[in-house]
Amino acid sequence: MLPFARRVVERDALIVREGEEPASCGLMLEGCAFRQKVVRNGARQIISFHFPGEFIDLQNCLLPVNDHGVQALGVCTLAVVPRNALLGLVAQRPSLARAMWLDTLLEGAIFREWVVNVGRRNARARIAHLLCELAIRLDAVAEDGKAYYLPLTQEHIADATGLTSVHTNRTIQALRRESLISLASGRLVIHDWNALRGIGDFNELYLHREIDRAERR
Amino acid sequence: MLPFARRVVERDALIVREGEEPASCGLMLEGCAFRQKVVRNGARQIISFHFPGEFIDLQNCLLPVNDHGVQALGVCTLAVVPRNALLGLVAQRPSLARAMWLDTLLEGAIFREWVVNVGRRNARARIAHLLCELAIRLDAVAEDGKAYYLPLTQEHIADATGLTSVHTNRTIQALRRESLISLASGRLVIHDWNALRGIGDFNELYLHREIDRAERR
DNA sequence: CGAGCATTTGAGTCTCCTCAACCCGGGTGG
DNA sequence: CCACCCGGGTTGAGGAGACTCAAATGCTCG
Repeated sequence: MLPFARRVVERDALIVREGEEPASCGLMLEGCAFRQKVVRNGARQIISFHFPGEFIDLQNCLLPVNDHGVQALGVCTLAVVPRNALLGLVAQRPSLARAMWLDTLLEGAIFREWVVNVGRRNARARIAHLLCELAIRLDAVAEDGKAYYLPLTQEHIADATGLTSVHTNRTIQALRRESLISLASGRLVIHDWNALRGIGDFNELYLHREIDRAERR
Repeated sequence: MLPFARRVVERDALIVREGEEPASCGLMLEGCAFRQKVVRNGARQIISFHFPGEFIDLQNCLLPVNDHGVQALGVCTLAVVPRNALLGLVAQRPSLARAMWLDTLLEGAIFREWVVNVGRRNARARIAHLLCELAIRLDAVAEDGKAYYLPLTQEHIADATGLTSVHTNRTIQALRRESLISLASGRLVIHDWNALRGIGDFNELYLHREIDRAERR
């Protein structure tokens, strides 16, 4: 009932380009992506990460121009839905409209926490917080010693936390030295969840996992 | 058709408390407010400002718990709508559902820009950017020499930009010294819009004013 | 006219940045 | 099969922007 095209994008491809007019909207099937904005001096800020099952650009349905870009992390597969098809369906089914709204609200909650993270925490806490968030979002359960496959370079982490890659590197080394995490070649292991959570001042309330799980069927 | 109560809140009152369960949702009629989160060491991050005509906590309709607080700036008047009433109406009127979704998307666009602002700009640019955004949102037109009434202290500006109030003070003084702005006792005058815009790396695209104006009837 | 808050100033410090070089592992081509 | 190359990670030294702490000044309101 909802027409969609399967689209495979290659590593590091731009899925949504800043400044262009959107015609469709993508749901991530496999792989990961991130949103970014570039400032005048060329620095990049990563604004969010997206994993399978999430819409990566729901704003494209209602906003006339992309105010930021979306880039693939590794190869990924998308379900691309024409915006008019999605809007038509949303207009007919109130429950779907509500689900879209909710999705956008949940996304907004994460953005708010990111403003706090880059605005009011030091490098160590920012990185710890990011790793905690990703661990929770990747499978909603975080147990000590569990490995998460994260196709991020240290440069991605730096751009997501508002730091330089050099300082990010040194900060990650400190976390490793203290046996809190292992992070290498796309694999993250959190050895001491409670400690990392404490360092990152992490409180998962903003992720609203309960409602998220319940409403997404 | 939509039941609401008029509520006047006093200066600096907490309108929404972090951690509590929301029962209603407020539309700002007069005055201003801001959203905030507090981190463990006690520092505060302001996440957004809200002006008359805007919903200050639309997320309260669908999320089960407040993940942040909302505080009044000066005295303000709200239209308080019970969440069930609003949700009921939204379920019946697709156009309203779409308007709520759009409002949330626009808010998300601002959050994204704020992540960039605190993450990748220096103090001077952060403050200039914030002042540009507020000027545009306050009346959508920015002409040199126009005065805006902004009930913000330097501490509010500091908490919105992720700086300390001391450094904010020195940075504002520099902007004043260069005759770019006047900012005192709740009154902002931008003497050189283009210069301030340049310093703040400000591009109003993310505010999506066209659609905003068009759809809000 | 005093109280209380906001703003301003100074001095010293530290976190994080810049620049530059080097290392390492994996993939590629000769 | 080895040399090379390239992207990512690591290291060092030096500098700068922003922070901390503390005190003084100025404004506004009762």
